[in-house]
Amino acid sequence: MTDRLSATLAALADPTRRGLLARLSTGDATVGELAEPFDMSLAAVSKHLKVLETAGLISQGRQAQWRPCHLEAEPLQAVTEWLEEYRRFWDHSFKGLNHYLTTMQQTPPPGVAPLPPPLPPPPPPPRSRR
Amino acid sequence: MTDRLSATLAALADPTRRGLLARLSTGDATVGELAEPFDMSLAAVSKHLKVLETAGLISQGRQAQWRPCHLEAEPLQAVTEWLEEYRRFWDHSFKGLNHYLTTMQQTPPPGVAPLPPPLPPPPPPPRSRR
DNA sequence: CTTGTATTCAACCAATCAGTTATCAACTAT
DNA sequence: ATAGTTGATAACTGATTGGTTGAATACAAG
Repeated sequence: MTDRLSATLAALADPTRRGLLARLSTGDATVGELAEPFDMSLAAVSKHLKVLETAGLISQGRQAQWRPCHLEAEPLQAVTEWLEEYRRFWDHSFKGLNHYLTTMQQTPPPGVAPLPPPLPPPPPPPRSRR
Repeated sequence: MTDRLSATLAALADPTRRGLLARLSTGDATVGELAEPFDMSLAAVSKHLKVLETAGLISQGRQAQWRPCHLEAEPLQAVTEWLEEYRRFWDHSFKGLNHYLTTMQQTPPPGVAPLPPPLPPPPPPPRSRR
């Protein structure tokens, strides 16, 4: 899970952490404030925040013994951009529809593949054996 | 991780699985075809595919001994919709900007929070002690 | 300097994950 | 029936995760 996108998605794949982000979307907050609605120890929330910070989804400042957290949306934008490559699969009124219909033929779409470079001409599920 | 959105995001938080989706975005493929570019056992890929299927991101058909996989984009759309709530944090030309500036004051934005209902009036990081 | 408050760190634990190999199941072809 | 091929399943393993408690750190106020 070394890449940035994976780190972001993994960080988001937890309801507690998404809850923290939701709270932060209303404004900065301290760790204690963030932890208050959750039924878990403060240390647990602190660890969740660290995950979010390592993913670049939040930043933490300093103000005496408080560490106000701030939402950083850039990784979310990256996720959105990645998803955009798949938009055509559900959005029939996709703005670039014509463009993709005429060009997507040779562009093997999204590029988040880790090592699938030598994609052989995908023969449709074979029909007869041998 | 019981909720659907978490399952989707967790499934996406792996480069191998995103690679599989990327391949499937070019058209349906069998398990063997999907596994070919990856440097891991077929069983491992099969397990990744099961994760994707449980997340609703793919479906698997039947054709003799082959199980052609098909991309199902609906969960991706759900992720996009969730992300849309945060768009205003990076997109300054957000179309609904005015709307949100005048209404977002009382709407505590995104709703993926798991249990943060009784959000107390977040006092800004306190200044003096006691 | 001591106390109180906010937060992190360390050690631990159970559960889950990502991979392996080996076996099983389904199907085709001979 | 037998053999070959595609794929899933089972059992195992080491690493990671999400939580705990308890000690440590950082700071402000007396």
